Amino acid sequence: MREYTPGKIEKKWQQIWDEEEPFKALNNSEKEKFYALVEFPYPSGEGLHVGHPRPYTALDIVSRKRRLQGYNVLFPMGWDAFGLPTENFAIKHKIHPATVTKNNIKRFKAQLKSIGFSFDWSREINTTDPQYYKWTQWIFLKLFEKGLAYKNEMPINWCTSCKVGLANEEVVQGSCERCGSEVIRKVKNQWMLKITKYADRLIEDLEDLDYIERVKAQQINWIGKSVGAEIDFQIENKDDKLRVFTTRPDTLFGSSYMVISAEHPLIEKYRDEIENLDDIKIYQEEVSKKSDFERTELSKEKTGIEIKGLKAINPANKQEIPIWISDYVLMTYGTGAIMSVPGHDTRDYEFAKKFNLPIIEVIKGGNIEKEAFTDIENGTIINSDFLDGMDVKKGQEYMINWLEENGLGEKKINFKLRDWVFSRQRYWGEPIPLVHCDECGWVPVPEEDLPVVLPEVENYEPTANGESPLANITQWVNTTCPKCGGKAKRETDTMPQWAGSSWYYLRYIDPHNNEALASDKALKYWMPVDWYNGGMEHTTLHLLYSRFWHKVLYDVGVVEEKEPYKKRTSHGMILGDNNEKMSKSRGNVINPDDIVNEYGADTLRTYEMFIGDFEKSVPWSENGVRGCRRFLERVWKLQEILVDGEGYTKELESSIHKTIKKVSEDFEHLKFNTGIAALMSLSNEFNDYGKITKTDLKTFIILLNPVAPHITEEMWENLGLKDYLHNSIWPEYDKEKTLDKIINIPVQVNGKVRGTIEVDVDATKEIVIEKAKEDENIRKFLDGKNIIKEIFIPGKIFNIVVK
RNA sequence: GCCGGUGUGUCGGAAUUGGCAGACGAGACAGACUCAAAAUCUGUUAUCCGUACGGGUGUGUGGGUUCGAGUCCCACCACCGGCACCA
Repeated sequence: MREYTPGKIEKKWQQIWDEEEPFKALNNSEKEKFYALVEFPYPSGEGLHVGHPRPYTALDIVSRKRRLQGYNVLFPMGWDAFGLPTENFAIKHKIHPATVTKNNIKRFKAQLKSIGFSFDWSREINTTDPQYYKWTQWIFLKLFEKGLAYKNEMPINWCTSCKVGLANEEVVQGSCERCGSEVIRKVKNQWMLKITKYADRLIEDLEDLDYIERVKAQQINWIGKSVGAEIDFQIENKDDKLRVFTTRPDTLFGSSYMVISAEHPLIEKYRDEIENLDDIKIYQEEVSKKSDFERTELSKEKTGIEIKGLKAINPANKQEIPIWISDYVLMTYGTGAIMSVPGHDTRDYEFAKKFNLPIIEVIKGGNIEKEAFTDIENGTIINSDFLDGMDVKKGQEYMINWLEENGLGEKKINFKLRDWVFSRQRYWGEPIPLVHCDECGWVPVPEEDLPVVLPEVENYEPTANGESPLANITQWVNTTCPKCGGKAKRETDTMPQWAGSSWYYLRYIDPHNNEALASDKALKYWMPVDWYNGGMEHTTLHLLYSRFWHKVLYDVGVVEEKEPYKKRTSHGMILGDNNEKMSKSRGNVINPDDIVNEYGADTLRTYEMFIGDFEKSVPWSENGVRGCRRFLERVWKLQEILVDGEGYTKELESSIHKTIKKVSEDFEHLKFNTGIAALMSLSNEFNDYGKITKTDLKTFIILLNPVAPHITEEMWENLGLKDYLHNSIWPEYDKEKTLDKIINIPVQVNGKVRGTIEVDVDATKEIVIEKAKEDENIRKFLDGKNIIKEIFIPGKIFNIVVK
């Protein structure tokens, strides 16, 4: 038998797969479909990282297994290629971003192919292809038609380094998610998408989905629904009312002052009545100088100032209360004003203590001398007239009713989620397909004129004044209004990186369709995605955005399913061997090419799946890689102990069936590590036994094939079997045969194992007792004691309780 | 502070969901082969007492339920991730 040479074998099979395309998914098939999806990469200049193959291998295993089980599997790949790094690279090296993208894709593709993924390459997509972004623009027009895209002058997050506006989701701790530079507030006229309109549905529809818990929790958290009431406080001697949002209407009687945000319009409106306007101006100035980051960071001490000359009336008890300004009240949430209940809110308590404001106890149960009592489960309402004696929940309902009946307020639900800032002042993105006409306003480019192709430019540099580089190309900008035919200008902002990836799973279904983003028939057959695996970092970005777009497409009637992804799982990160995140600066980056060259793709795949719990991050270990290579070498050597003739080995029958069961189940439940461990154990058993039949070896290599497709395909060929392994059938296990006939039952005395006895699997209690008492060591613990109880769990354990 | 998760040998990690804790792999140690090394093969490897048969202890900490707890309940500690003056 010749040596195991992955270098040769792997190239050979990759070439066969390239030529014969066995992993092509069919759009007209009688078979049951299975749509497996992994996040398509951003083709960066750095090439593939060892982190990429982890999720790809996982779903490749599932896909390969499902094909062997007779499914029509769609497992596609593509490129999320618009975005800043490419543009920056292009600027620096004076190469067109399209060229940079093309080169990077070429490299990525070669790397992915060298690992032997069973992607259907005939469906490869690229978000920067005009034939692709034609449909991204088409979807934008739908959003626009439905009033879900609007242009608004508003303060946005501005990255000082990228010179681009960012969505809230792209700001991490006051810094740019991408480059880490400071993010400041800048007022700009921006295209916005009304994701907030879908907030409720984005939470509610999570319920029926098979998403891992932490994904659901993070999305719910991010959307931040809170149920409460809006209440009007009359401003004394004025017509105006000051409206607040509260989640605790039950504590209204305890509200002893109000706080409004420093940007609240009330201040400007009543400037002439305010006695201390100068001091307030100074305070406002201080607040505006702080970045959002500082505002939250410097949260230790509360600051604020009372508005002298204005008072409000608490609508419950008609008390006159003061109005304060403080930066802990945000203009961007609720109504920008709160009723302060220091007795039962921690922040209000701090504020009241600092400025010596009255603290009224309205819920009994805590000690408000010491701290705010915020428990909503335990506590009884007091000092609140008609609410007295109720618990918090009942008080809330009662109060909302009372407010509504008296026209003082109403039930209200608020969300933390903000609308999606959708404009980017950059070149390398999808042009927003709108035209501005002085007569007609914003006019959509007619569908038949799509795509609006990104023009060639000399210079991609972002402009200092924050305008898109496209604005300088006058011949592109100046156009005619599709509506009135008059002079008009194109929108020069482009879409954010997240646009193309918000619907890509739909394009894979019918990637070459020119009439629609995908045909109805194909959509009906393939949707929804059965299993989508991706990074946790996309939970509140891509995953949320694409669910939103899908719901819009559902409302428009393009898709029939409310949700795009039936199941969502997430992989852990691969860390450097020093247990730190892999990065160039730490010098602990592993290049998958090196592993493929030195050990082979099958080893890389086996290792990445065997390395540990798929959902947890785990350090890289070169020794672990070697261990997996050793395993594959041993598998290869099984060919040396192959015996002639058909038939299986009776002695190992139960092990084989147990392994089929274990592997089949584990590969479906992200437990690749234990599935592979089971295969290792079985191969050890064959080795110990010293012989393997053709039938058994065939079963074994089919089970291993999804993990290590090249070596198993080669061994299949060596066995002289017909056709290819990838056209064979996944083995089924016989439940009867997974059960052992003779088993070892541990015998405990007072819960401690004192011996094991060998009995038939269906042995009765009596037989077990008798056998147990024959055991010398067990008897030692029984002698001179009274047996109080005997617990016998058939097939599991026998426990004798003595005294 | 809130939400989610995780704590098991030297390391990565197993444990049919309440039934022999440490599968599988790595590492280490010993042996075989070799002039030698690597590779390969064999054995040992939670810990303590014991030559051994065997026994004690042991799954972050403290308590509880149970014939029996890594697994269930209560309280706490540590770490990781997300959100955070969100009213």
